[in-house]
Amino acid sequence: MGYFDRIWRVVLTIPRGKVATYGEVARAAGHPGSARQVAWALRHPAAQGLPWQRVLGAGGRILLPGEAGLLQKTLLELEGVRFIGGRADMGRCGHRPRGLSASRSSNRSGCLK
DNA sequence: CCCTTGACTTAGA
DNA sequence: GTCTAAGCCAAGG
Repeated sequence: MGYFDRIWRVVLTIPRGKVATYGEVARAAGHPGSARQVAWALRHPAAQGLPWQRVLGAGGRILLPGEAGLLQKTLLELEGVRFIGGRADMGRCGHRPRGLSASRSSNRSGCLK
């Protein structure tokens, strides 16, 4: 299994309507502190087909520049991710890979109220 | 082997 | 809220 394979694996576990940060994905993939490599992996040609749009920067910020960033936000909104002041609502839509139990009360896939 | 490049993160000012 | 600096690490030149 390659280095990026783990990252891609984790990204695929992010359910529709939820998002995760680069750091979270890196940690869940077994590469703590390698958030940048997550971005690298997503940018990689072989990453075609996975839900890249569900990976955001810390705090739910979109880091992908230009039109792509706009597209990302649009795709997420269509999935039901709520945005507040340019940031994804991590409180509701933040996916936490690797177990971790927090606020499971309303664990629906979408974040639409 | 050294240097640069990122869709990063955290801590401070 | 913003901005800067340092730490981070694989890939590519």
